[in-house]
Amino acid sequence: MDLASLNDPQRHAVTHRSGPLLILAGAGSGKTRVLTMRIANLIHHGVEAERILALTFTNKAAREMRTRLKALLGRAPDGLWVGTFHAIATRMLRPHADRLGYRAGFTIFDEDDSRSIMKRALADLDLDPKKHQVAGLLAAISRAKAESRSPEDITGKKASDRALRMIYERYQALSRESNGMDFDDLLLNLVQLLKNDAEVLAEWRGRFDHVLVDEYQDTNRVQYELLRLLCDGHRNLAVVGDDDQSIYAFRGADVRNILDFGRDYTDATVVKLEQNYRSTQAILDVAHHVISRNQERTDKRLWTARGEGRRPVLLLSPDDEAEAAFVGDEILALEQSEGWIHSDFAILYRTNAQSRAFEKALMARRISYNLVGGLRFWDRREIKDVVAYLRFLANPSDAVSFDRIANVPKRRISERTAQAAIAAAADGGVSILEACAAPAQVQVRADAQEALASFAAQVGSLVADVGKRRPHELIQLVLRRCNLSEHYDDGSPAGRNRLDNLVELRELAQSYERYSPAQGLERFLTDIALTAGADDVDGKREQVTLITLHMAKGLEYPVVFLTGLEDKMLPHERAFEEAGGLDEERRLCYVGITRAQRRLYLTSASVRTIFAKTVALASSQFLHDIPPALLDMVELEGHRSHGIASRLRRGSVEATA
DNA sequence: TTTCTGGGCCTACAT
DNA sequence: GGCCCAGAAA
Repeated sequence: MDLASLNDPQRHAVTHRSGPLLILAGAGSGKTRVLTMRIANLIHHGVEAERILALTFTNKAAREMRTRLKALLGRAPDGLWVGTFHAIATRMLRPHADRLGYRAGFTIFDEDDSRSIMKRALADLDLDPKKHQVAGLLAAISRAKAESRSPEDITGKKASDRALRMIYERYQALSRESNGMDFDDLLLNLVQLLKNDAEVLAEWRGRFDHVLVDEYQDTNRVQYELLRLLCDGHRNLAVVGDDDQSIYAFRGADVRNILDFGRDYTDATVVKLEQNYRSTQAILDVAHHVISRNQERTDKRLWTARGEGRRPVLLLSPDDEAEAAFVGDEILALEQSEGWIHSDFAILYRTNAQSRAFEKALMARRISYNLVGGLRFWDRREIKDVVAYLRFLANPSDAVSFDRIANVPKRRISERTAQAAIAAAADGGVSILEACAAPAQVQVRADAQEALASFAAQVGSLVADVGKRRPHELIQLVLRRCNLSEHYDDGSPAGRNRLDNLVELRELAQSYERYSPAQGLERFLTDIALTAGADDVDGKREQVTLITLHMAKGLEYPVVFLTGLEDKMLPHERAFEEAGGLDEERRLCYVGITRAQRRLYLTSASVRTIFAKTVALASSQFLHDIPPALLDMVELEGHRSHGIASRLRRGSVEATA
C-alpha cells in the first residue's frame, strides 16, 4: 500500500491504530480513499476482516468501498462487513426477529407502504384522513423514531401530542400485525433489542474490533446510540464526515453528533483534511465565503494545488424559462468552443419541480439528459405489483401487499372485501392467506367469499415454490399463474412499456442470482427494499445530469450550474420557519458549489412559475455573501434587479437590508 | 364492481 | 401543473 501518496493528515488518519478517531473531511479531500486505506491498513496489521464493520448511508458508497478495497488488497475483502446502516441493521435483526414479536421473513415497508398503513390507522381510529395530515403524521412519527422515541415517550399533554401518541401506537400495531417494519423501525428495533437483551448485546458487542462510519454528520440519534452500543467496549470508532455538508436534518440527522464527538470521546484523535483535490481555487473561494457565514461549524478552510482557474459566472435572468435557455445555450457553446461533452455537465436545483424547465430547454436543443431521482424503476406500478406478490409469498401476513394485489388482476375483490379479509385474519390469529383460503369467517357476501377463496387457491399454490425456486423463476410463475402480462398489456405503447419493465425485472433477478447465488427470495426482497435512488446515479454516457442538491452530495462534475438562487427557492421558503433552517440551506448551497471541478455557474431568475402561478423573487441572500470581485456577472435583458445586480456593479457587498 | 371526471390541494430535500 | 380522491355513471 502506498502511504507515501497521502498528504500528512491523510496518512495520520490512515495509520491511527486504536481509540476514537474523528476525521473532518472537507469536500473533495479524498475521504473515501482515506477510509478504504485505513481498512486495508488495519488488515495489513493483522486485524481480521470479519472483525471490521464499515457503515455508510448508500449502497453506492458501500459498493465503492468494496471495489476500492479489492484493488488495494489485491483480493476481495472476504468477511468484512460493509453496508448501509439499514442493511446492516436488517442483517443483525433477522435472526432475532422473534424476540421482538416479529417473525422471520418480515417485510420492509417503503414510504408508500407507510402511507397506506397510516391511512388504515386513521380509519381504525375514526379520524379524518386529510392528506396533509397523513404526510405530517408520518413525518412526526419518523422524527420520533429517529430520536429513539417509542409511543410511550410522547408525553406531551396537548391534544395534538395525545393524538400523535395514539396514532403512533396504532401505526405500530398494524405494522406488527403485517409482520413488517418501516425504515426507521429497522434501526430503532435493533437499538431497543440491544438495550433490552443482554445476550444479543453481548453477541454483537463482541463481534467487531473496529467500526468505521462514513458521512457521520448525517447520523441521527438512533444511529448514534447504535454506535455507542457496539463500540463502548473497545472504543475503536473511526468516523468521517464534514459538518459543513450536513443536509439531512429533515430526516433526523443531528449535526451535534459530529460537532460533539470530541465531547463524547474526550480522548478522541481529530484529523482535518483541508486539501481539496477536486476544484479550482476560484471555486473554493466562492464556497468559503458562503459557508463561513455559519456560526456553528468547525474551523477549516479548503485549499487546492490546482491553480486559480476561471472566475465563476453569476447569471441574472428575467425568469425560469430564460434561465433554462441560457443553461442550454451555454452547454452547446462550451462544447463548441472548448470541447466539453454532455456528461461533463450537471444542472443542480433545490426541488425536483425545477427540473421541468431544464428538461424543456434541453429537449428543444436536442441535448440528451439523465434526470436523476425521477420515477424510480422500483416505484413503477407494475414493478410494485409483482414485488408485492413476492412479498406476500414470503410473508402471507403482509396486509399492505395483500391490499395491493388482491384485485390485480381484476378478481372481483372490492376494497371492502379485502379489508374484511385482513380484519378476519387479525381476529383469527392467522395469516391473510389462510383467512382467504377459509373465507367463512370473513364478513362479506357469499360471492365475495368465493372470490377470496379463488385468490387463495391461485396465490397459495405458489407459496410451496418459495423455498424451491429462485427469484426470477418465482417472478415468471407469478406472471404466468396470474395472467399479469395480459393484465398490463392493453395494446397501448404504455402497456408495451410495462411489459418491457417486467422483463427487465426478471432479468434483474437473474443477474442478481448470478451475483449472489446463495441468496433466496427473502434476501432479494430485502435488497430491493433498501435500494435507494442515489444508488444508481452513475455518469450515464453522453448525457447532461439533472439532479437535486441533496442527491448531488458526494458527486462531482467538470461544469456545474447551480440554479434557482433566489430567496424562497434556495434558501427554501420553509427553511425560514425552522430553527437552524437557514444554516442548513447554506450548507446545501455549499454542497452545490463544491461539486464543481473546473467551471461554476450560479444562476437566478427574478420571476418564476410555481404551481402554474407567476411569483416574483429576490435574489438569494447567499449571493450577497460572495465578494463581487470573485464573480463574472451576466445580466440578461428583462432581469428586474431586486438588489443584487446594482450592488454587484457598485462592488459593494455590505448592504443586505 | 369498475371506470371516469372534476375539483381540491399541494410540493422540499429522501435511506 | 399534476396527483389523489370523492362521487357519479355504467
